[in-house]
Amino acid sequence: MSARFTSRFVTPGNRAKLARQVAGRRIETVTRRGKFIVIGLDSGGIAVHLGMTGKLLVAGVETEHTHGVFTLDDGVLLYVDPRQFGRIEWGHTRVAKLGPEPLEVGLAEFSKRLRGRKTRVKPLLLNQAFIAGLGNIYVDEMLFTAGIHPLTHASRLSAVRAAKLHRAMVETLTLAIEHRGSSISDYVDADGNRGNFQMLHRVYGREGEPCATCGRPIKKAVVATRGTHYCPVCQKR
DNA sequence: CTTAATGTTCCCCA
DNA sequence: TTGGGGAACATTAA
Repeated sequence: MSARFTSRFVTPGNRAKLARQVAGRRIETVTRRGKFIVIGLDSGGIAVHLGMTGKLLVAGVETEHTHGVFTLDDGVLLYVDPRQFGRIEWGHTRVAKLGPEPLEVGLAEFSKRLRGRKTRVKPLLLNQAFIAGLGNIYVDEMLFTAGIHPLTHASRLSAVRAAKLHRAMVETLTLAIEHRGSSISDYVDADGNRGNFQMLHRVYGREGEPCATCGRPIKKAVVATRGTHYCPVCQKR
């Protein structure tokens, strides 16, 4: 890969360096780990995090929110990110610090990782070093499925409830992937198609609507600076 | 005009 | 050392 950058925002302070580092290198692998797109080069590699509104587009048309341009042998790869919460960084340092993949970690390992964690279950699930890749929508949905209140202390979950949470995590993500993700405002897949899972959300974005299980209104609160949706009747502390 | 948004990091405090 | 809370980042849409 030969690369050129017109980026005004990549990782703060290192974009000239990054352009130098990728110049002339060949892309050998493209994989995913947690929320990162991991690109392996013939020497070294880069990690891309799309934040909330980021996109990587092959041969797209440059828009006002194009913050990075990789010149490839046969086209361009654009990094577009209106809110600029995303990052492109040299190396896989942050990727190495991620917790296990939610669809790979077994119940035994999951339960073991929960043990001794004093924080509340919602922020713990959002912690990428605990489990990689879980975001706000899916954490709210899986806690509802498991019947666990978002403010429950992780260390106080019984073995049975930990197993429920593990099962809910796998079920929620598997179903969401089947429905190609949740398109609430910005999300589209690599082909530009919106997902449908938002239609199956049972708590996220449904404040005041009746709970699918008990009919009482879904509540919304702020937990760890994130909007948190839950059923106060079905989800127990 | 104000608020909140699919995310993460940093700082201050207990 | 761990964790909670809030601010910050930048833009858009309701």
